[in-house]
Amino acid sequence: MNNTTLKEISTVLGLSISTVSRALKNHPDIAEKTKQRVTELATTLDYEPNANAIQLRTSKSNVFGLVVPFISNFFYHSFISSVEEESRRNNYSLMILQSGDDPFVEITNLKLCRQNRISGLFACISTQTTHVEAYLKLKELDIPVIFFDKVPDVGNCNKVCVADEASATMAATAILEKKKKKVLAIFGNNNLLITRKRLSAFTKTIDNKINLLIHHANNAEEAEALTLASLSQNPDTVFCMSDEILTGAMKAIQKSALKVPGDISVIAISNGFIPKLYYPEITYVETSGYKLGKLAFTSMMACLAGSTFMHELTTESILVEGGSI
Amino acid sequence: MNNTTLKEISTVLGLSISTVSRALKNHPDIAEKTKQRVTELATTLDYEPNANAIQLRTSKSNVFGLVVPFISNFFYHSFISSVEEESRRNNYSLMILQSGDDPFVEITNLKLCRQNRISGLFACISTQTTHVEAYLKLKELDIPVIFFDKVPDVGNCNKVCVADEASATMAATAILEKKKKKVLAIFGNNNLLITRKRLSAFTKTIDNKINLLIHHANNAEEAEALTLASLSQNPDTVFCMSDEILTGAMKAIQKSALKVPGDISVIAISNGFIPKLYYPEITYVETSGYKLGKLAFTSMMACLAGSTFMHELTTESILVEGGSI
DNA sequence: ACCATTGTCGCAAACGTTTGCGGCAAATTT
DNA sequence: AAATTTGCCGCAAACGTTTGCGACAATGGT
Repeated sequence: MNNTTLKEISTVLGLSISTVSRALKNHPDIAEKTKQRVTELATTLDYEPNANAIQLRTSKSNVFGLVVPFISNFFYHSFISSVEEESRRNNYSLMILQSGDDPFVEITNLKLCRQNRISGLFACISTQTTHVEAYLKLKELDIPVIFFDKVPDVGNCNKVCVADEASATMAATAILEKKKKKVLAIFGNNNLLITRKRLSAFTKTIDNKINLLIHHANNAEEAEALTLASLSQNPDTVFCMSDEILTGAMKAIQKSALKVPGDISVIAISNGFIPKLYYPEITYVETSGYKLGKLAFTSMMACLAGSTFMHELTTESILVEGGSI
Repeated sequence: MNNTTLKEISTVLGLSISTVSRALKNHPDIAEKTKQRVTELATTLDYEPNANAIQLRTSKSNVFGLVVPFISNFFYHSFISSVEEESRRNNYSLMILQSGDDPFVEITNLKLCRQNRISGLFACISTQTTHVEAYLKLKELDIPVIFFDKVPDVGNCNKVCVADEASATMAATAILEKKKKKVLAIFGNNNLLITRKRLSAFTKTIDNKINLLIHHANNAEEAEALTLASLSQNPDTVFCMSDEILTGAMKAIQKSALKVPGDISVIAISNGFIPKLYYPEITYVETSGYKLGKLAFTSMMACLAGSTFMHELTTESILVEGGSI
């Protein structure tokens, strides 16, 4: 069976297509009785407008694109969930694409977005993205692009980020206040801007006041091995830059049968899900993907409303006490 | 700036629109030289076909819908990720909608799918879905619907599921083989088919051979409280029907400072992510969202290829030893 | 020299909407 | 009674494609 069209409704009712169209949109030109007849038949026939035809006619697609390296990630999860929620509420659909951190796939995904004539794009670039041009092309076409989390290192773009420096500073401050003496600090890949930001703010706050062991890990396994190896130096605290690192570190701590916070303290920067899996819950500085999603969305709506002002926004972070320090 | 169209290319080259269209699709009617000129100009002009116009003309949208209660969920994550991967590989896009377990939103999402004239739908129904009619309407429109995970309790639909009975049986068997004597078994909401399936298979396999404490929990907090309360009865093993329940149970075990598996054994049915967070890693029966996604996709492609045969498929489960039992 | 074939290309309709404009009858004002 | 306004509706073009069909020239075969 085929979908009902305006034409079908119009022929059944002996009206013109335009009258039916206007009746369904409650246009003042149409008589009340006619509107009633039309809407009635439309519902019994289960009429649903063809979004493609509408976009073709109006060149308004009401679809947002969202490109991201991986969907399966604690942080992106909540971000996506948040954006999806807002989109639906504002009558937009979401097209979600993942690149798998492959620049070639990333390009393909952008093509797909363009082919679907998206109204706007939320983008988190892959680790090795050098080709920002494909994104800039969208801007040429007057399609707003909101970069989030991992943003390109060039100016003149809209960016929303979690407060990297502030978060790291907050964690470092908490460590100092607790009078810790020797901290094992594990950071991520140093190629990422996010890592460098957090690292510099963290070390700057610690400021050589206490002993600092700094390491970099690319994934949970590396973080676990690293923690295990460093435990011989008897740090009294472990700081983890991210959730993934935290899972690795905790694995090592459990393996070594150390008590938290008795034997060793733990503090992390996190989205909030992982820290609550342990007992005692891990104290963490929250960088909420959910909040970031909301921020990105309002930023997008501002662009669509005509704001050409480029902005860089950050969400506020808060310290969530869990009892691990 | 506007997007390039076939018409623009055609006027620049002094050709007709149809010739340009055919040239870009490598139609045999068109001379090689012409094809070259066209493709060349198309790339310099960054031509991207308008997907909406194509859908309108061909009534083929190449977009799949995917509706799910929540995106932020261990299991759905990997499922979505898997489907997205396959979709892209086969030149389809994915429209992902979440219902928040709200039947009203669920209906709205289905409307959205219909408006976008999706080629097929992957659906996981919300907990209280009673209105399967909206889904059946899609079938009337010859749009294939593949239900996954939480499937409706009616026949004549395509369903792909993890092997609920087999998984529960496998876990129960493992418990029996380890000569355990007293098992605390925590299941989810009994309204869900998935719960009832797992529960009946589990109890059937245990078959009163050993002591069984059965409880139901709707979320992690309930699971934690429940475990904490039941510990006084000294079970030697905890079985968790799902990841969410596992996180609650583990919280209680850590809180009680019990050693795994020395003081108490743990076994679960899981997607695999959560069990690996602990040390020792939790032994679990794997129900892979990734595999289920692949299965769902092949099922979808079969439908699109014309298969009208309704099927119920299940993925195989495997026991992953972790050292917690 | 003629006819048939082959190689290239354009015409025009169609997909389902939206919307400016104009038409016509009834109602209202002069 | 004539002129104007108002209420209601239809015509037709346009959005960007695809595709059956026909047109025309060049080529080949007799």
